Amino acid sequence: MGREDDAMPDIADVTMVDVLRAVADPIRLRIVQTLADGMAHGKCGTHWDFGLHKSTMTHHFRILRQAGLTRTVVAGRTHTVELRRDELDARFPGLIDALTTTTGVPSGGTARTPASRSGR
Amino acid sequence: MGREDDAMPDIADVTMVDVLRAVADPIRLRIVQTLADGMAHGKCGTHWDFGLHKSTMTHHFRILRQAGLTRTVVAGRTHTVELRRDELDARFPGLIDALTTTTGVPSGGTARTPASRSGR
DNA sequence: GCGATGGTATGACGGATGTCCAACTGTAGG
DNA sequence: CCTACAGTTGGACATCCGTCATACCATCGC
Repeated sequence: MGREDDAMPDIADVTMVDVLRAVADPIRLRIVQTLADGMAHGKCGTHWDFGLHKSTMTHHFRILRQAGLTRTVVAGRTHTVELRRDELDARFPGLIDALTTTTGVPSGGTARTPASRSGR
Repeated sequence: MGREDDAMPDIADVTMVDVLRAVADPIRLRIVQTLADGMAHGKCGTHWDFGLHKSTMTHHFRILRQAGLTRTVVAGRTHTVELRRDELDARFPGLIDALTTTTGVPSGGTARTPASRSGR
């Protein structure tokens, strides 16, 4: 079954809602924030230790790719992922910046008790 | 009964994922973009003509309020909604700006909806 | 060739989400 | 007082989403 969905979409076909939906998940937001350093990161579970299954990570990476956020490069048996920064910045100015600005997370330190509000 | 969830949350308790999830919907994104003019808008279906039921609009407005994005003011028999711009800008610098920046929508963009509900 | 490793495909499952409908509350007007 | 209007509430329903588990494919090293 030809999986055409698998291909990385043209940035012009990506809507803001597509991007927001992809990023509206704790795991995927973290991935994007990490990827924002501009470097390529492997998909290996070693670097992405979320305590999730391999297949679940594959799922998240696919969502990000289909939403036009990332680009996957296959190098032998290992795959690497990187943000489509330039295209994204051109299409949605300031979005990636806003997403990766850590100012929005005061709980970065131990200032506030994290487990207080039991995320729905 | 007294749904505590109904109250507008303290901006410090709002996470970026909360905001993104609220905004990762075509209807709610449009609402936020419209609200971004800084003025208060009524909840009346007259101005928000999405072809949705009243109760569905109530649902979306509640999501936005619970996510800390909006503030609701009751004036007699009509309710008005406004963006919590200042607080949002302080907590998530550049986010609202990025969300409301229209890139000119090159190809297709929002034209992708044939008015079908199609979505969940 | 063969086993180990990195990643994908497929299917199942519980929970969340968007939508509608009908009934309800409360305010404004005559 | 009684009707019209603005919105909310609660339930029903179909779909979607995140997670896991197992099986599968491709590449590297020997």
